[in-house]
Amino acid sequence: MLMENTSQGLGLLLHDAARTVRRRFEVRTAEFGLSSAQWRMMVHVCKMGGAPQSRFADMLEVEPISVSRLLDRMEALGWVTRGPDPADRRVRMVLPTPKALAAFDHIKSVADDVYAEALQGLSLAERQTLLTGLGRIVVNLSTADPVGTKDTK
Amino acid sequence: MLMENTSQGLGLLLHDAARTVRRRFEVRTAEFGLSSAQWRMMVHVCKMGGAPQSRFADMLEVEPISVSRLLDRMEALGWVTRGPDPADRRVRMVLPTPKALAAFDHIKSVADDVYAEALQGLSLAERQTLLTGLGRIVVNLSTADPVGTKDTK
DNA sequence: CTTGAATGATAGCTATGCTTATTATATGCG
DNA sequence: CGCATATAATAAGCATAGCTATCATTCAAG
Repeated sequence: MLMENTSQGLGLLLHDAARTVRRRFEVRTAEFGLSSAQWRMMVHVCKMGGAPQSRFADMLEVEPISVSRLLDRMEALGWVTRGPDPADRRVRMVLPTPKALAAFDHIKSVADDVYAEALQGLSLAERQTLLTGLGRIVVNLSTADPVGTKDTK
Repeated sequence: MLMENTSQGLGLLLHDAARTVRRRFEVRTAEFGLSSAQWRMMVHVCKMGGAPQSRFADMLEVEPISVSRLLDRMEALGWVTRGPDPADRRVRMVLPTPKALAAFDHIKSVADDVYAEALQGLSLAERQTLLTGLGRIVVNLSTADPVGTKDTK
């Protein structure tokens, strides 16, 4: 059972770690009916007041269509509203609802709690290395661009 | 743009890091038409010869239905075959195809390549800390079980 | 102004994975 | 044996997210 999982391991470990954190967060915030994807979106919507959906697609680094459908569900659940932009009729401005603003701090504290729990037993230095290492992975694979994922801009 | 992303950060970073690694892997193995989920499955199928689907669900820690549909697609693509188990007619034994066995080493080397690329610029010690830290996160959130996810066994 | 490219949003289809339910088979207890 | 339970696989339906295509609007060039 001790295969050299140092190579199968990185992808698997990232996958598993992301999944367990996501699951725990969703269990702990079940009272709000918020998924972790919705929470990621809500963080940005609350911090930015009103912005077009395309802005959130840029920030979350997901496709516009994913934002569109995520916001469909969040609008149905009363977390955001979408209205017209008087200056550009293509745009639908996204705004947090009072319900979202009221719940924000509480949910954020739960998120902090989950992260603290996830990192239990790791020293300050280890946490630092872990977080910067994860950031490094994203940078390494976002900028290099060896095959596909063209980012020609 | 420098918000205190040390708390929003862990979930976001894990999510982004897992996604960028998955994307890069899929770009690099596009010639095989393998997704990273299919690759995870193929690793286990090739290492275990033949086994019932439920075995893979346990090992990959996903639900049996997810295995069922993943194998549907992999069977259609010619990566695995499913046959009856003479000893238990409920079981469908999963076997790798010659195509899967032939491609395995090549794909594994691509995976190793992607992981090496992802970890560029990190020292040996940092890589070690990163990998064990990820494992620690999984353990912390899998065993504690404060609300929900009952594992009463 | 008019044409054509870029941009914002969305629809359809697919992949993955979860929850809950259903079907078929196996197995244990009385 | 016969029924309750457990197990293997699948189904239905949802959430997330990607690709490609489409529509409307804006903007830039001529």
